[in-house]
Amino acid sequence: MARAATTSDAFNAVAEPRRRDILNYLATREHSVTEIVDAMQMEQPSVSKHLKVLKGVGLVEVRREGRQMFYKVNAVAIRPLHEWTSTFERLWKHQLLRIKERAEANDAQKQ
Amino acid sequence: MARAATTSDAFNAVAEPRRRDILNYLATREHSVTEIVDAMQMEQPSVSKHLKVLKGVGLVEVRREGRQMFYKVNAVAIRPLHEWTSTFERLWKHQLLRIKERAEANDAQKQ
DNA sequence: TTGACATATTCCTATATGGGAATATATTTA
DNA sequence: TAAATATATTCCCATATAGGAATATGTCAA
Repeated sequence: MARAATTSDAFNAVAEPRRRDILNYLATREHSVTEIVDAMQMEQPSVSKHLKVLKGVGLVEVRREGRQMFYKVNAVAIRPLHEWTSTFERLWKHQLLRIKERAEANDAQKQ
Repeated sequence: MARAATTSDAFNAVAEPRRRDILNYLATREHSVTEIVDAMQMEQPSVSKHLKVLKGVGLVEVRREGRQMFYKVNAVAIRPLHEWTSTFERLWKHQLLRIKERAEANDAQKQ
């Protein structure tokens, strides 16, 4: 078996940095493909392909207006990633607290 | 160019479902490879390979004890994913609020 | 030292990728 | 209808998988 398809879920889709760039760009408001191409400095076919993947997992939605296609983020599709990472939030907070405590203990000793 | 390496960053590493399974399993406490193999019902070489990827991006840490290797989650490495997804939190909350409002307006009309 | 146990690595292969280049499709305008 | 604009698709290819099978490495115990 090879790697899971990029279109298999949101996790795989956002693994590609350029697709995260696109999602970041679309976070403020919808944009046409040409606008994305200009902003991302990517080839138009690449952008279209990335958008297809994002659309495949429901991370973006499209609207046609004449010959333009306007893409916007479908934020709820990002929620599963957020929820999964949240599982570990308690752990890293605890981890960071201990790092801080250790640093302070170090400082106190130097006084 | 092909897809970015699984070891290129945490995003790519956690795209694989089995690796998320392993991280979930390690969330409570550290475990030996054999324990992971038993719990995940995967072949030992597969587990070792997945652990290597996770270690490569700093998502797990290892400790040797005799012939056993104990792996544990390094939660702070998951933080970047959490932070990135948080960027969109405001958006999906807004989105869900509007869905709720629409549902309530619908209910009111039915009364 | 030898065998047993725990884990890691190597080799193999089918598969999907992302980018580049070229082209196709859809829509508007002249 | 033809040209122009906007976007999508196809073809090609180097590359990196994930799993299976076999084997190597490391550590302990007898």
